[in-house]
Amino acid sequence: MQKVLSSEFGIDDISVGWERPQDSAHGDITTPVALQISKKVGKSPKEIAEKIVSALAKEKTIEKAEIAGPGYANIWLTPAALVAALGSTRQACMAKVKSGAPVIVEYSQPNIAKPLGAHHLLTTLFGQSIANIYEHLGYEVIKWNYMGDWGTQFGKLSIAVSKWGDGRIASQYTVDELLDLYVKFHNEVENDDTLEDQARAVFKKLEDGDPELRAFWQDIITVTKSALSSIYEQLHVSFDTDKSESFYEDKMEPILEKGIASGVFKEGEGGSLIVEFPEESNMPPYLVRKGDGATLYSTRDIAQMHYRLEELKPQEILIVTDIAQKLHFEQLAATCEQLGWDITGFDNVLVGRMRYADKSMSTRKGNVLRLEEVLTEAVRRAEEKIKEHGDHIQADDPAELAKMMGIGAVSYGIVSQNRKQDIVFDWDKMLSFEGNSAPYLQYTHARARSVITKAGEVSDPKQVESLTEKERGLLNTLLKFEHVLKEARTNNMPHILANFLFELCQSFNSFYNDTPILKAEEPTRTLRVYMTLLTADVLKTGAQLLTISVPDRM
RNA sequence: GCCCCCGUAGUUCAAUGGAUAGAACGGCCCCCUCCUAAGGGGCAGAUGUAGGUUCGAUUCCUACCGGGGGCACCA
Repeated sequence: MQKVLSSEFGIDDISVGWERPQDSAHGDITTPVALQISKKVGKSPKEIAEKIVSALAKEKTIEKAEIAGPGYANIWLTPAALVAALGSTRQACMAKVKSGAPVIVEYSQPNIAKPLGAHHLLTTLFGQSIANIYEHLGYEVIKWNYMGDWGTQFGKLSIAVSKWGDGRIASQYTVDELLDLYVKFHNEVENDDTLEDQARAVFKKLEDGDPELRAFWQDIITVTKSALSSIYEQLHVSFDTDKSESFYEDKMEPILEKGIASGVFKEGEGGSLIVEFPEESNMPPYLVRKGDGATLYSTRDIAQMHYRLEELKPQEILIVTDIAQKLHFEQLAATCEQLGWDITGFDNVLVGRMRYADKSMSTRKGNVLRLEEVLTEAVRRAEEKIKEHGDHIQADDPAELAKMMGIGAVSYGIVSQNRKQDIVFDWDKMLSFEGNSAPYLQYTHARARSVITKAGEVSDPKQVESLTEKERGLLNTLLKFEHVLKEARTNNMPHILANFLFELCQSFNSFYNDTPILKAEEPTRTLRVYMTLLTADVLKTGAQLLTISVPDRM
């Protein structure tokens, strides 16, 4: 191909992009290269495509090559070539051996003393999926839950517990009760505007090492962590580390001193410390230390960046956060650059925000929808759905299936969407069990597994003379898998994988619906069973990367 | 006020600058003597407005309109 371009048109500097067309009428693979170089060589796209096609038609793996539309070269491969290519799809189902410098993926970021809300699903599930995909492709991944366990909120909470609590010690409160107290604090601020200042003072005391406050703080952390772990387990979310804000407590001062010395950190209003950016950056100053000398999240993020760069030498640092934090991370990146650090591997992976009808999902206002409640409702609805199906159910354990379907539906609703999109929370949408949904994937997998069980032994595919339209369609879809995984990783976009899995289900179900598999004649039967097995494998692998489990029977 | 993100069928979402803008849900109509009908097939239905760049724009640029977010002592 490259040779044809070079000898015929003297083009050496363009890489030929082969694509898999969306529509099977356009062949197995296609390229618009003739359109792209047309102007450069001064010939019509059709003329160029003509040369390409006639050169390609001689290849023995090519069944047919033709020009279509304004100048596409469309290629149909031979059945033998298509079937032979399935080996790479099979390989893509297996996790590669890990190597290279680590990739840090930071996500979820819950706040201590608050339960997870529905809005945490975005960063938690996208982060986990991205981390899973990296790991599958052979990257050494550090899954990092950076918890908000430091800051003025502890001052607020301490005041709230002593003012409005019922005298219990901190470790005896539930996370929900702590949240109520936190909300109460913010309501009371309207009556007493000194509360905020009091909270800041209490946090300063904690930061200065007050033993009583330290014990209080430790209790709250313990309570919160145990509540979190049950939810993460249900969501198939796990972490390698949860080094949190407090971990950087003693790592900030040296950096601040250095930065002051080098002039990056300057004095701001009221004795605070700020970083300034050039006019053209359009960024406001970045506050790195408060007037009272206490640190902020920005200070800890700077210390964290330093720690990660120095101690872990990662090739990438992906911080998954919602878009409201974009400016903060741009300021952070610019600050690190001013400090002379190399942050080329750093990327703030943005996700949209979740809104709930017209209310804001702010924890401070107390109208947060708790994630636990969402998951419970999801499983309840799945149980109802299973009951509707009555005798048709083949699942060995309906309760287990309900969990898989319910939680899967929630997760799929998130990860199947472009992460940058805002999500408006809606029960019916979130808990969809039909069409483009987790249960559709799960059902398709169970269907494929069922065929395989009945088929007995599955052997390698035999060569066939010709392929039906449905067979060719399914083959081509299966062949996309490897490329889809790479695309999902390079763009940090798990929905690319989700969309592909949905497409595979459609392709398989369409094939299944009017193509006999077990009753087919040899060698066709062997090929069809093999394709069914591969479909099941790809679905299971892909779904798991997206945190979703699939059953063998349902 | 300044800055950032988003506007695609009735609804929720897709579409590395490429072919006739794909799905799902909802609506209407078909398909179980056949490997699971939680499925398959069909019909109707969309790029906010006005310009620009390009052989070609949902995609890139400009303005406007509409929605969301951010802008130093919260994270």
